[in-house]
Amino acid sequence: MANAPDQALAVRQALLPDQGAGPDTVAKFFRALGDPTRLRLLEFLLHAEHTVTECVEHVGLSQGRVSTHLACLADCGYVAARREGRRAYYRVADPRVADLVVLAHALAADNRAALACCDRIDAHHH
Amino acid sequence: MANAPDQALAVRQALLPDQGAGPDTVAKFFRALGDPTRLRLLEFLLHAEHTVTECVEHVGLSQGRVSTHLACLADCGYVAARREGRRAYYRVADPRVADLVVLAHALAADNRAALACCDRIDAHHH
DNA sequence: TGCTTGTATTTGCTTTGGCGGATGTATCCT
DNA sequence: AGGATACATCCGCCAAAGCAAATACAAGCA
Repeated sequence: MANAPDQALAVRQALLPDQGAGPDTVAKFFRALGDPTRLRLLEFLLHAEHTVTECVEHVGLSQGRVSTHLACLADCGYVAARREGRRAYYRVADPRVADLVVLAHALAADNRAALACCDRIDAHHH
Repeated sequence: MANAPDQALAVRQALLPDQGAGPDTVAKFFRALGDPTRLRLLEFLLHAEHTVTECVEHVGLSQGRVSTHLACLADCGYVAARREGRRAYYRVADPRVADLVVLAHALAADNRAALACCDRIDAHHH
């Protein structure tokens, strides 16, 4: 990845006000992956394109919920839909999405013990 | 960054079951950055180390709330605290955190129009 | 024209989690 | 010691957002 000065520069440029996306927008972007169901769907789609029905079978939730989750991921730019007859095929929209997920997995794995104990943000308990 | 085959490999390795962090853990990790206040705090700390009081002044929320947010970021491995007398200095814990934030900013900026319209996940309006 | 299949949206309910304000705890100063 | 400062935690309150079930829409087939 980038060396130290390049990284500091990239941080400064990315966080410049009045350009790019503000904290509220980026937080919303992160929040889309903050739900276990949506993250599972995105990871499912990282391997291959899938229809809504296939996604429903994969995560085991109601069709309506899965459809909404996929629409949310699409709104946020993670995935894109391709219509063919009455089916909708969803796929990952940008190769950088894989980079983001892989990087987060690496960081989360290095800290999973502390993460598991953090009850300030608790996962849903279905 | 990585070329196509390397990326596909990295995705497969990162998402292998029974190793690394599961979807629930990674979702919790993302959820930590899904709040505008926490994201603003993290970006504040990307520039330099700061005390809790400095963070309170920066985001303009109650001291208790900011303290909890910082503790949450620390639990998730984004930041680390250094105690000195009665002050607590927080700093970013891992250089990869900057990569993650910069990457998310780039992706969010490229899709900010659609993101703004997505009312399936709406920011708090305090 | 119906009937079935595949998606999207609406409705009502419930939990997560952000917020301020109050309170606890530790450190420094006089 | 007593008071001030810096930080952490606790407690209600309430909006955001998850869920299933029902319904609406659209495309293919009889």
